Amino acid sequence: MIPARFLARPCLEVAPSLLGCTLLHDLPGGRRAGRIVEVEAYLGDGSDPASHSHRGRTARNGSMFGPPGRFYVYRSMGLHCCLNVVCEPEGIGAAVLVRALEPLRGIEAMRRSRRRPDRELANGPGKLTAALAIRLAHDGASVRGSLRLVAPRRPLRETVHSGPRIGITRARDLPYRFFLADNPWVSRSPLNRAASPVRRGHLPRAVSPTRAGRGA
DNA sequence: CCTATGATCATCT
DNA sequence: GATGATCATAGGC
Repeated sequence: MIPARFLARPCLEVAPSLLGCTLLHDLPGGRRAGRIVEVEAYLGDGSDPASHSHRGRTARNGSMFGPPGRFYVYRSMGLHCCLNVVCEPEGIGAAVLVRALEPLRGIEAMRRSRRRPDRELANGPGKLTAALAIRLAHDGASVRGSLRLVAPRRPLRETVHSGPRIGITRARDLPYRFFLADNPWVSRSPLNRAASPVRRGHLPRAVSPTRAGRGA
């Protein structure tokens, strides 16, 4: 399991450390589980205008400001649900968006929920919530409930890349998306090319869009 | 391979 | 009334 004190750390440290963790959901019909291969950090210190918490606490984002160790689930574009892991101490609106999973268990059930090729069962934030039957009702739930986070048994062997977050209009220069390099379950995006390796123990630096494009 | 667009609705201006 | 941490589909190269 994931201790709350592990999630109480800075969001930019928590986000890459969630890679390799297992997200599992026990349902009456059986267990569905996947390995986290892609995440995005959304900060709560006022420096991140793309974060839902940036303009203060509202009815929707209340879970972001709650204690670490819970989920923040919201409805995106009127259609889909997206799952976040709340981090940092209570009162700070920070969370990590889970963007893609490698399906591990309950794959037949995921196929019934998604009706797409296996490669597309969970390679997006709205796709993985459908695949694992995650609903808005999970907003504010503990990360140790029927839906829970499990730490990896062994340290990651893969290289972690960081780059621009996907689908946002503000703060496009902040490289707060983290994913496992060359992993086939990561969502497919042209922005993957703009990513670069993150050395263990090093946090990503903000890079202006013009310089990022030239690899300077 | 890539980019463009409609669906759909809670939230915020 | 406009916006948006998305998805599936359609069409161009």
